[in-house]
Amino acid sequence: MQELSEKGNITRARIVETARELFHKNGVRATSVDQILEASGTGKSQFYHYFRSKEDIVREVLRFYKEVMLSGQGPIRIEIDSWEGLENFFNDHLKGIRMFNYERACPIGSIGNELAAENEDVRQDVNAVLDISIQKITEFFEGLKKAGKLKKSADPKSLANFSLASLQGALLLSKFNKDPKPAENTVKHALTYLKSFSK
Amino acid sequence: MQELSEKGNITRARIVETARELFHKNGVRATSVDQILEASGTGKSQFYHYFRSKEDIVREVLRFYKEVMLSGQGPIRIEIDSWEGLENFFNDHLKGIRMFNYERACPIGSIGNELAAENEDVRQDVNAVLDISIQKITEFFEGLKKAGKLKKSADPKSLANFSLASLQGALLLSKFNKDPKPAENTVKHALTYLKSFSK
Amino acid sequence: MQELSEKGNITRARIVETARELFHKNGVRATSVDQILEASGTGKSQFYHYFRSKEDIVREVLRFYKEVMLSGQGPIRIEIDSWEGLENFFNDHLKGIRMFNYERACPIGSIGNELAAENEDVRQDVNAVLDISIQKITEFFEGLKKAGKLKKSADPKSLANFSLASLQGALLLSKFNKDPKPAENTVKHALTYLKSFSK
Amino acid sequence: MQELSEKGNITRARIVETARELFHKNGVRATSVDQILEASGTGKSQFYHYFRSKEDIVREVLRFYKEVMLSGQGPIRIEIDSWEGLENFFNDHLKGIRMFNYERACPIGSIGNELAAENEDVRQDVNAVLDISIQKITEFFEGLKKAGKLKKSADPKSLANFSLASLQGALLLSKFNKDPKPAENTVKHALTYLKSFSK
DNA sequence: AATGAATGAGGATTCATTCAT
DNA sequence: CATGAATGAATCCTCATTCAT
Repeated sequence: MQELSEKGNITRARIVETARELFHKNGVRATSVDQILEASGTGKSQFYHYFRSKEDIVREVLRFYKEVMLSGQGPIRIEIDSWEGLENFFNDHLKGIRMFNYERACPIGSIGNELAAENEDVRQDVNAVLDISIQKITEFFEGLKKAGKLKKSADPKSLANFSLASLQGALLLSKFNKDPKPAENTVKHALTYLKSFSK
Repeated sequence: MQELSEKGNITRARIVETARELFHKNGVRATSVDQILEASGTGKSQFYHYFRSKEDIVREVLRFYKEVMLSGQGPIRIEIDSWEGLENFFNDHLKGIRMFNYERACPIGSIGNELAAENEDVRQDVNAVLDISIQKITEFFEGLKKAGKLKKSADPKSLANFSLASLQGALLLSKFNKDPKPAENTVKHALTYLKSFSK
Repeated sequence: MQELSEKGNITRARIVETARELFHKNGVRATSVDQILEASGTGKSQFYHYFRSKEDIVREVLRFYKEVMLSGQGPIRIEIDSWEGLENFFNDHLKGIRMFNYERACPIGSIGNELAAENEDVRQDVNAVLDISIQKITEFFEGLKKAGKLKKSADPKSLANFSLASLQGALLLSKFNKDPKPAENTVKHALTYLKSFSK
Repeated sequence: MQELSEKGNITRARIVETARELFHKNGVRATSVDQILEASGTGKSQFYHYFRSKEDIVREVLRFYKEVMLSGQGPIRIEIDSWEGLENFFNDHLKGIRMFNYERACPIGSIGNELAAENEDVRQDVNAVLDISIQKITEFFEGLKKAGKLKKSADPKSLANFSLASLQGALLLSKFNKDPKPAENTVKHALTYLKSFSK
C-alpha cells in the first residue's frame, strides 16, 4: 500500500502537464517522448519509470482531463444549472481558444481525431471524457424539464449531444481560420437554437 | 503540345488516391511514405519522382478534394438549390461515414486538425477547401433571401458557417462513438434550426 | 566510323560544361547527376546516352581541362617563354579565383583531393593534367638553362614542381580565407624565390 | 561536480576518432554516418545521442585538431624556436603522409577544400585551425627578428603564410602522385627560400 | 537522339524503448 | 528515485542507374 513519494509525484505530474500542452499544441504523433522530457526538464529515462509507453501517457493525459472535468477545477465551468451556466460553458471554450490565438481546437477532440482509429482504448477514453460534458448538459436540460421549463418535445440527451457536437465543430473551424468568428458564430446559433426549447 | 505521359499520370494518380485513403483512415503522420508506396504498388522511390516531399502530397490530396468539390463529381452533392438539396448535402456526409463504419470523420477536417498548427500552407489549403462548401451553402441561403423565402434576420454566410461547423462536429462525435447516432442527431437539430429561418 | 551528330555534340558539351562548373563550385560528390542535368537543361536520361556513369563524366571533365591546357585556349596562359610569362601564369590563376570571389581553389586539384583515394584512374588523370603545367614550366626553365640564364644548381623539373605546389597551396589558402591575400602573398614569394635562380 | 560518465566519453571519443580517420582517408561526403558507426563498433543510433548532425561531427573533428595543435600533443612538432624546429615542422608532415602511403594530404585542408564552399562555419573552423600553425611560425620569425637574426625586409606573418601554403601544396601534389618526391622537393625549396632571410 | 518513368540501394535523421549503473 | 548510454527499427529523402517507348 506504499504511496508514491511527494517528489516522484511532482516529477510525474510535470511530465503529464508538459505532454498535455505539447499534445494540444502539435498533436500526439508530432510530439516525441524526448520532446516531452526536454520540455519538462526531466532526465532521459524518467519517463519509463513513470509510464509504460507513449500510449500510456496519452491515456494519462486523458485521465487528467477527466479528473479536471469531474472535479470542476478547470477553466471550463461545467456545473450548469441555468441558461447562463450553459452560456458560460460555451464561452469558456471560446476564451480557451483565444488564449492560444485560435491555433488550437479542443485538446480532447484532437487526440480523439488523431488516435481513435488506431487505438480502441484511447477512443473509449476520449469518448468517456467528452461524455462528462454531455452528461452535465443533459442533467441541466433534465432539470429544466422536470421544472416544466423545457418544451416536452425536447430530449435532454439529444440536445446535450448537439451542444457538444456544435462546440467541437465551432472550435475546429476557428482553428482552420485562425480566427474567433466561426466559433463565436456557431456558438451563438447553437445557443439560440437550444434556448428555443425553453418555455 | 505534348501531354504528360498516360502512364506517369496513372501512377501519380494512384499514389495520390492511396495517400488520400490512408490519410483519411490513419492520419497524415501515422501514414509513412513507404506505406503509401506499398499500398499503391509503386516502386520504392517513384514517390519523389512525382512529389517533392510528404508535405507536397498532403497538399496534392487537398487539391484533389478541392477539384472534386468544385466539379461536383464526388459523393457529396454540393450543388444546393433547395431545402432538400441542403438535406442531401448533410445526408451524403452521413452516408460517407457509414461507409467506413463510423471510424472516420471528415478527411479534410482531420488533415487540418493534425497539421494546421505546424504548416500554415496546409492550414490555408484546408480552409480554402472547406470554404467551398460554405460558399455553396451561402449561395443557397442568398437565393432564398432574394426570393423572399428567408427571414430578414437570417444572415446567409453566418448560417452556412454554422452548417459546416455543426457538420464537422457531428462527424467527429460519431467517430469518437463509432456510432452513427451522434452525427444523425446533430444533423437533425442543425437542419431543424436552419429551417426555422424559412418563411 | 560514324561521327556524332552536331546536335548531339552540343548537348554533350553543355553537360560537360555544366558538370565542370558544378564540380568546381561544390565538389564532385556534392553534385548529383540530376543537378547537372537540370542546370544544363537536359532531359533526364540524356546523361546516360552520352556518359556511362558519373565517374565517366568526371574523367570527361578532366579530359576537357587537359585539352584546354594542351591547346592553350583557356584563361591560363600556359605557354611560358619568359619570366614575364611565368608571372602571367601565376597571375592568371589569381585572376581566376577572383572571378569566384575567392570561394574556389584549383578545379583540378579539388577533384584530385576528393577522389584520388578512391579512384585510381581519376588520380592518374588529375596527375596527368597537372603535369602539363609542370611540363610547360619545366621547359621554360630548361630553355633558360640552355641559354645560360639559369644557375647551374637549378633543376628545371624540381623548380617547376615547386611552382605548381606553391600555386596549389596558394589557391587553397585563399579559399579557406575567402580572401586574395594568402594567394597573392604566396605567389609573390614563390616568384621571388624562382627568380633568385636567374642569372 | 558531476562529470560526464566515463563510458559515454569513451564512446563519443571513439566515434570522433573514427570519423577523423575516415574523413581523412575518403573525404567527408564519401563517409557515411553508418560507416563511422560500423567502423567504431558503435550501435546504430548512438551517433545522434552524441552529435546533432553530420555537420556537428565534422566540426567536432576540427575542434579535435585544434586542441591537438594547441596542446602540442600531436605528431606535428609545432612549437618552433629554431630553424631546426621549422624543419621538424615540415618534416613531421612528410612523415605523416608516408604513414598513409602518400595517399592522403592534410586532413584539415581536405575538409576545407570539400566543405568551405557550402558551409561557412566549417570554412571558418578550418581557417582557425590552420591559423594556429601560421601563428606559431609567425612567432618564430618574430623572435628571430627581435633577435636581429632576420633580414629587415622579411615580414614574419607573410613568411609564415607562405610556409603553410607551400606545405599544403606539397602534400597535395604528393597525394596526386602517390609519391613522396613532390612534397619533399617543395618543402626543400620552401625551406631554402625561408632560410635565405636568415642573417 | 531523346524522353521521362521506374528501380532499389543507401543517405541522414528520429523514434520509442531498454539496459546498466 | 534517478541517470544517461545503448538499441535498432522506421522515417523522409537522394542517388546513380536502367528501362520502355
